[in-house]
Amino acid sequence: MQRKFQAIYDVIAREIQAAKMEAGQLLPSENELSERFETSRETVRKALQLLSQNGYIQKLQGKGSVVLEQNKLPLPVSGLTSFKELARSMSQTVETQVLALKHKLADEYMQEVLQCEKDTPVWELHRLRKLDGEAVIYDKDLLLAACAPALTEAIARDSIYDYLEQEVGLSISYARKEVVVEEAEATDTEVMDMGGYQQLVVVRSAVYLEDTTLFQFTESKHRPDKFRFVEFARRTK
Amino acid sequence: MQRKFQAIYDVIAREIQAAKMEAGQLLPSENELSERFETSRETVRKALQLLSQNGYIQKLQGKGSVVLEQNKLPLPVSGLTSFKELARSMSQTVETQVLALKHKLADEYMQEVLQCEKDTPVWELHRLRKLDGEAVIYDKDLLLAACAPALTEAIARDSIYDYLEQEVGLSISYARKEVVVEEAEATDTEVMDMGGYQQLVVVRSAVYLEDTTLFQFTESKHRPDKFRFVEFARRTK
DNA sequence: AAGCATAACTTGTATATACAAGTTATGCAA
DNA sequence: TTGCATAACTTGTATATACAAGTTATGCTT
Repeated sequence: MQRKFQAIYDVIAREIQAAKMEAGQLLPSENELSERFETSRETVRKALQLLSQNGYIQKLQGKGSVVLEQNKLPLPVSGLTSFKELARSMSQTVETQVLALKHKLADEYMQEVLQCEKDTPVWELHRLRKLDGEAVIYDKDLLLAACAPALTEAIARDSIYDYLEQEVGLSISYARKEVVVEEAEATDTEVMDMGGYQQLVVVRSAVYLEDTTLFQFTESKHRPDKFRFVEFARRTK
Repeated sequence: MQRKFQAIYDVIAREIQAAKMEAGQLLPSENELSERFETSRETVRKALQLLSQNGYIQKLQGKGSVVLEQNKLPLPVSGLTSFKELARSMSQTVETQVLALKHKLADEYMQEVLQCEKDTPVWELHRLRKLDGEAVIYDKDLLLAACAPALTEAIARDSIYDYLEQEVGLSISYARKEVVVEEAEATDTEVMDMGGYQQLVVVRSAVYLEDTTLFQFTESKHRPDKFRFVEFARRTK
């Protein structure tokens, strides 16, 4: 048996997104749902917990599960959404330009950020993201070559995550991110359309696989006026 | 019985933070833990799930739960951490100056951001945050007065959340946040030490109670060089 | 010695039961 | 009519059991 609670989550999440369930309404009770999906109450509860975590519902003891209003502008930098998904909901025309894709051996900087041995084979990937013709995002990736043997420019232009998860069979699991504002460097201003700005929003992230190996380090620089980060956060008591 | 799994979570989280458990090590198995804490395996699993969500451990089917490396610099804007907690780990000297605390009736702008009726009583609160003597954060809060009857300057200087949760008995539950970079306005440059910057990082957040009522809207403006946002994010498949 | 099946672990999922705790509507009593 | 106890719902927590699925070490077979 594989993930009945996941299937229930998908069904209800889809219904909420399709606005079949209006915001403010109560979901059917856990007992009713367990009958409808022909499963136990605990399995339904697992699905509801996921929905709650992702901001679809709010559970109220004694009352039920309230459907929350969905963000009109779902701009997800949160979670681990990739640029491909991000771009889709953001802009009219999107273009990715691969500036560099090189196989290298880890120098000191790469060693540190990827926490690997010296001379470990890595991919160095530089990409320029154009929204509506303007080069406003500059991504620099470092990836463990061992995890991504046959990386090509075509893949880098499309989606690395799709390739890794579907072709290579890797499971990306979690990431640590940092968002800061920094002065633009000469190399940035050479390739980006700066639009008069001197600073850039820099998102640095370390991405880990299921087995906790750090396999990717990304530095993503955004022109300030094109940067937006939205988040749904639950209070941890 | 109240939250045995929470107690187990607290114990293990504390152990990891105190570095009694080293990063990379395996936790005792779920069966061992359930014996140690004299409880069932399911209860242990709930505690481990929380630990996993919050970035303390990574679960590996067939192997066990690996302790993850804790962030050396745990700068939490993520979640719903309040400024008071944030400041503690960030800077040497921290000072909050209350610029304004007024009881008002909702105008059109307040109506919209708080999603309330016209003329609903609200608190308008302006605070200036000084780190090491520099005024680098400017917070503007709007709160439903019905939820915070006796707000005072002293409370605003200390912690509103402590007051609301401990005195009034409210339960803050979740929030939607947005982070963008905007041009500083005249009112900003008047009160803040801009340090030559023209832009500000603006964090807007809508905070909700357990019963899903929106009760607070905050606009927090940060001088770019003093802003940092870190996050632990799990991939949702 | 090398390779492979297997046993003995680990976590993941699904089920059933019991009771606690919070909400709401019912209906009786004053 | 008003007020209050209560019954009938809701979700929250804890327990026990069973089996699936992944990992690792053991030991036998070749």
